[in-house]
Amino acid sequence: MKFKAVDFNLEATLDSGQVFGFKKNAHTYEGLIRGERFRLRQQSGFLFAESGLNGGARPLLSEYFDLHRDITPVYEILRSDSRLAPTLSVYKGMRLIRQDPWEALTCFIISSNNNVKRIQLIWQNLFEYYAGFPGAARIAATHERMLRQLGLGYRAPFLLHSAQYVSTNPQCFDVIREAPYEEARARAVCFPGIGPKVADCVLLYGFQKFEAFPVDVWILRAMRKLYFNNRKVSEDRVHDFAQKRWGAHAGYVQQYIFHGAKNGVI
DNA sequence: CTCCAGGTCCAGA
DNA sequence: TCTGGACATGGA
Repeated sequence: MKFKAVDFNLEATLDSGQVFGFKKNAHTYEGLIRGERFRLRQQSGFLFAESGLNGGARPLLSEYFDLHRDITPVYEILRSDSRLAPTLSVYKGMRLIRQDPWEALTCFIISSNNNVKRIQLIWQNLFEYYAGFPGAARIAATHERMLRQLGLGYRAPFLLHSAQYVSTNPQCFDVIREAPYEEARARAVCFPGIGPKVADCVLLYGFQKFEAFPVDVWILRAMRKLYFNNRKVSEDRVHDFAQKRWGAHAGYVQQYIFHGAKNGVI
């Protein structure tokens, strides 16, 4: 099926390091969305989607890619700031993906001190070993050494213990979902292997807390250059700065800065 | 062979 | 509170 995806940029969305389970060849992406396998391609304003679904595909994609959201306020922020404007002209239509919270948590525990290539490799290893992306219960029932064999390295106990916590406290994600951003963040950093940066990724990608502003090395470098005259500043200060400056749109702004910084656009 | 990658944890000042 | 090192792994 195909439909006109208004104000949507598939490539920027899937190439901006939000998800790690998609495979790309040429301009076609193949991956799982809510457990369903999809082949996606965007051409001349149309989104082409092949899947086992028929009529159900469109609402599913709209939900997953956050297409119903009016992001013109984000555009206004980017347009009116000459430091960020280039990201808008290149990535306009980039969306924040609404990921499964547990998958986001898993992937971003794995992401720490790691590179994208290897994060994707580990994602594939997990997917193949468990015949599908493993939920918390599956991970919790695994021995640490198996996670190490799958490439998790020293992060194996982090993921294992987080999985044990989540599967023995099934309500904890609901608590985070209902909590305001600050409280949700405070709860998230209590998970083993989750610090301030990973917490913000999980809250942003898994729980749609759009105030979240993950400060990784790329964001730190870009923010220092753009707003702090290349002065040395802490992650906490940058985080605080972004919160005050962009408020409820900080998460979306972060995605444009991050993708732009990685690709030398800003 | 050494270095580094979407950080986090821990210990010591 | 803030800073420096260790940490598994595989690709460059």
